[in-house]
Amino acid sequence: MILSLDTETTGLDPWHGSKPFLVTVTLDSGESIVWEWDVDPLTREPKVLREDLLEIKDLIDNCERLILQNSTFDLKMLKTLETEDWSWGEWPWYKIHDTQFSAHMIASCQRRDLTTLALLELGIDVKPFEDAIHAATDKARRITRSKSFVAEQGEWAIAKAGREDMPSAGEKTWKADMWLPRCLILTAPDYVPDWTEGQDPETHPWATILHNYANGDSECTLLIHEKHENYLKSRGLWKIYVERLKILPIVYNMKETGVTLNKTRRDELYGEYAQVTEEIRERCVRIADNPELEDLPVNGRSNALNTVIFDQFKLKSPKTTKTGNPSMDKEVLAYWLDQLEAKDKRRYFIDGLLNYRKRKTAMAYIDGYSRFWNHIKDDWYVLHPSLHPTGTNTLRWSSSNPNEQNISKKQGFNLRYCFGPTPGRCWASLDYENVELRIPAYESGEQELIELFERPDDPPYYGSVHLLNFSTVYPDKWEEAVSNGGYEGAANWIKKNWKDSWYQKCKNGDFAVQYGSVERTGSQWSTADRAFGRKGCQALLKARFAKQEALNQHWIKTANDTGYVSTIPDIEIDPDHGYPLECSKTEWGNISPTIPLNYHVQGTACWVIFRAMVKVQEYLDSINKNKSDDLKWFMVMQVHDELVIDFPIRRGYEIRLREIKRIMESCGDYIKVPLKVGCDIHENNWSEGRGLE
DNA sequence: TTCGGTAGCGCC
DNA sequence: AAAGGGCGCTACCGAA
Repeated sequence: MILSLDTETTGLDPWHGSKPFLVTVTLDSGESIVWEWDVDPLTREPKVLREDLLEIKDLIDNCERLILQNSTFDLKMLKTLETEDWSWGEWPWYKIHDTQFSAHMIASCQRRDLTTLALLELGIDVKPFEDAIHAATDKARRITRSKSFVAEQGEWAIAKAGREDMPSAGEKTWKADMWLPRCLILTAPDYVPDWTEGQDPETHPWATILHNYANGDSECTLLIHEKHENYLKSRGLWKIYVERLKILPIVYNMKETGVTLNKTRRDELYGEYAQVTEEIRERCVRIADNPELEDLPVNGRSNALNTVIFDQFKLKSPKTTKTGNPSMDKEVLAYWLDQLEAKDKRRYFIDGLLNYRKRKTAMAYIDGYSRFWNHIKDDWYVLHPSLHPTGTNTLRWSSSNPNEQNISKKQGFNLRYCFGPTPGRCWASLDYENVELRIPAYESGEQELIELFERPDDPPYYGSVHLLNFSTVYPDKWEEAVSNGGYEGAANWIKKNWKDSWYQKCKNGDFAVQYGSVERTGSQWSTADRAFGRKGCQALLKARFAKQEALNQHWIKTANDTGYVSTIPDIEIDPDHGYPLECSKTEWGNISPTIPLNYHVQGTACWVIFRAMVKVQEYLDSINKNKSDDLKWFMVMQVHDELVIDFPIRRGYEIRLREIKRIMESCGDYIKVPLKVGCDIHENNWSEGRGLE
């Protein structure tokens, strides 16, 4: 028996009280079942019946295959229904399938929500149902908020931003209240406009509106899965899909374990930023002396700020925003700082704005952390960010509520200081060094780069791609450095004398190239050349690394012919196929030449870390066997090319870290690219560490 | 009140 | 035609 399952929930925050109030399954026999539980409007608690759970568990236990859409979400939601004396048991990962994973393999740029998939794969348009529920829910929400209703029924626990039990509430808040129409018609039918006196509330459309719609969700999931399976098998991609599913239990457990942070350190940073920003705000408002500007916008723009900067200060932006408006981002502010006289009051204002924004951004992030955290003990808290392995066009994951992938490590704003191991434990972060540079270098056989990676201790570049590029794009500067510092000392001389000037420019240019800057001819500057601070730099790089450029052209051609690129095939999984990545299109319908190599490399790098995570988890499982939680090793974060491990401090832990490092490096073998992994140990917090010897 | 667009900024 | 890849979050603004 094949089974698909879907839930409707009272929110997106299973760690803060959101629970399923409706479960629907569809069997491959065609039969569908819906269980809907009434929700207490004062507490948002669904009144779940044990006998229903037993029925659902029985189906899950006895099916051969369990199909879900975004499986780790639904499974975690079901898990919240466990009680002290009842549990689902271990989830049967070996039989779980996920339509988001198959959808990503088929068309990684397409939306993967159920509505889109149903329309695309089945031609079923569920939008009208959704709209009907949206309308009913909104109406019901409005009714329960009305003064007369509150006076009679009390304040119902409607979803809204600011509620502690639903920190993610905001934009699509109504979705968390889909239980409401039924609840309202059953509890207080006389408030529902089209209900007539004496009518059985169960016969009103609101009583069954969700029931009817939810039913379709599990039906669609089952049919979509069938279609996807046929498609992937016909393309010879099934093996890769099945391999990818191995990440599901890992994602589930990472979300469950979460990331720990310390309130004292959080308060320390926040207090400091709050004080400084207040001082800056007062000063800037005073300098501007414009009745329109009463406050500084946190980021982005306000009309008042536009007036002050452009009309009053008469500043001209050297750069435009995406839509062609004059830009006012940090680069532009830095440019104005450079242009204006030291004593110009406008300069004080710009300087203030720059510093204000940095701190306000940090404060906004910190606010998010404390909104989502759960208390552990003392001043320790834990976050459970939502992780989405299919959240991007490539194989990168996305992370949200809150995002754990953009935690600042900037000097002076290092929010990683808040994060770290709880007492008695330790963190290690292991990252693939230069992985997105190594992949194209080895794949294309770019000898000079390969030698650089193979002999990281040799002069004159000492393994640094930036320095090798430096010698290419600024030959004159390089010569100057060699004549001053010698062949062996040029690298140090550059870092000592040009750290913030030419060396920094070179690094900026390198990243622009790595992220796909396109060489320009004529009077145009390429993005990379602008970053390098000189015209023609990118052309010099291209000439020196011709094989990589050939690789670039190969993937551009492939993308233009097929719409896809693929990752380097994994010789252990399928030597004939890589993971297919659909290339995004511009608004004119073509594939920008910046895309293909980027997707290929980014995707391959993430394929490697995915393989590594599976292997590392197997190793951790062997360590953790029969251990209590406080003695276990956990994988707690993945930041694209970096893994963070949270483990107990016990003698000899370095040996295990070295083994994890070895496992991660060994995954380069599958794509025939030798990889190096660095390991930092964080005994106190994520911002301070020492290298593993 | 809600919602989408815009801008800006953090990470790799 | 024109090209710096991939994300998520917050604030601001103006239209529905």
